[in-house]
Amino acid sequence: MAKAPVLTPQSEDFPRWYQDVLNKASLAENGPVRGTMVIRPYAYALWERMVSEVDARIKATGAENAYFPLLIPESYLHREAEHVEGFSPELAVVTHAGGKELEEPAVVRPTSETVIGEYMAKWVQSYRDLPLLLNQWANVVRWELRPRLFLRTSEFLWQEGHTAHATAADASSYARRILDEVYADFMVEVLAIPVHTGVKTAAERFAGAINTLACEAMMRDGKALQMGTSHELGQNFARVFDIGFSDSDGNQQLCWTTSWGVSTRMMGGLIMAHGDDSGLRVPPRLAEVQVVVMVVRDGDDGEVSDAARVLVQRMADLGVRARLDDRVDVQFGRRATDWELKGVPLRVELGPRDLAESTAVVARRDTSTKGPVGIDGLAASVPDLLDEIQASMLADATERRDDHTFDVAGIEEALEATETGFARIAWADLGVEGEARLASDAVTVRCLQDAAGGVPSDPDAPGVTAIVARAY
RNA sequence: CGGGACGUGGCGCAGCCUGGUAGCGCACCUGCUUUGGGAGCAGGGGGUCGGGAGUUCAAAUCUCCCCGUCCCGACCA
Repeated sequence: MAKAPVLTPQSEDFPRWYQDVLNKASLAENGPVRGTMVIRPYAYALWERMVSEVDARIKATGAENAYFPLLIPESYLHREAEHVEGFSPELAVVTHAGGKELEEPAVVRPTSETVIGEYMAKWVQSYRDLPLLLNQWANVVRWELRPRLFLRTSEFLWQEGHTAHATAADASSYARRILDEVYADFMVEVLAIPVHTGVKTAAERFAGAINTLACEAMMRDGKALQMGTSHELGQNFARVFDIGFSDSDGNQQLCWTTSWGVSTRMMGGLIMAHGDDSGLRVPPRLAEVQVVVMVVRDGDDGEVSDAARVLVQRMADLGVRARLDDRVDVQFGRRATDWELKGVPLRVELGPRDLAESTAVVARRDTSTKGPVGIDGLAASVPDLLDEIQASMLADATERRDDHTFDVAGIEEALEATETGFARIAWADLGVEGEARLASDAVTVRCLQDAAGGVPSDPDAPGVTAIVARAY
């Protein structure tokens, strides 16, 4: 029997669809204070998986985790002119505590360059102390005018890396390494989301940075989402926080610093890059639940449940994150729909009829296809099948993005192309004036790329392309 | 913060124009029948109608102010 769609179709109203997914899949809701967010268990489990994957990659680059305070003396923010200017509109400031007014107000960190800079200055004395590679997992607060769950909330969770280096070249290559080996690798390999890596224009640069690198992804509505950034801060922060060292010749020198981060915004990216009209689609490598084994219904002796349990155990033995769903008191259709909403990559349906034929029905979430499979070899085939789903999701997302990317020659064409996707235009043709012109129509330069599609060494060199789009 | 739309049980809505102090669908609870794609029947619980002030014998309904949500702009991970 035909049922009303569970979610507002994407084609009808994408923002509404997004809201529906958050609600129906029990992912997140608004907190009581405007702009704040409650992350529900299933979504938080996905975030924890992101954290562990990203954290491992960060550590592989040599950085170590530390923790710095939530509250920062307001004066710290004022030391770097562009930095304050960039952040002051969105600062939350604590002026009273312990029942009285504070001598110096404390800002709730919007990012931690300033406190960390203060401590780096203490810890770095010699070139032997460099590079100093720090990272922290924390919450930050940036008061937002237009909050949207996961994409733009006043408080969000993230990782912020802060490093100090002896030379500009070392800082630059490290910032680049984070972008490629940590962020892009994670997004492509785990999230199955293709990203453009490139450099930001001066207009889009981080407050206080000399260079900002970014990973940009396309959502299913053709809009862009910045999924991660890595900044070269030059000596701006080193200068104001006095992060210096003695080089091997005994000369006093100033450090070169970087900072880089990814946040809970990636959850929004995951939802909007892969989700379809049936709900979320989670790539297997990220999925907290990779396979759900559903007992369709059970016989009197419980043999279907027993067989399902055996399947789950076999999969678990192979390292698959498998879960049993034996809530036979809940309608099958309801449970199936619910797992689809939650985007579990693979569903195995087992009922008396299957068991009698020694088969089970295997349903793929990514392709919405299903069919019977012999029960004996099933568990053993799952790891490969999950790999196939992972690859297929990335291929799909890449194809979708490329189909919605257009090479254009002028502003008018760019505006038209960005109605449905990305436009690529020669940076030399667009220029700062063109960028401003596009901005008046809410279209921005997402990043600049060299001819090979990589981060350009010189943004103003010939052959550099601007990827422009509407963005979240 | 500028423009637009909207706030009515958990969610989605009707009622408002033409004031008479709430109703529908889903969800929830109980029972029975069901269970291979969001079940059926019967019974039941839950709402100071976003908040405040005003008009009135009487306000979800009319007036004013505030708050919030969503969309479109200015800013950002």
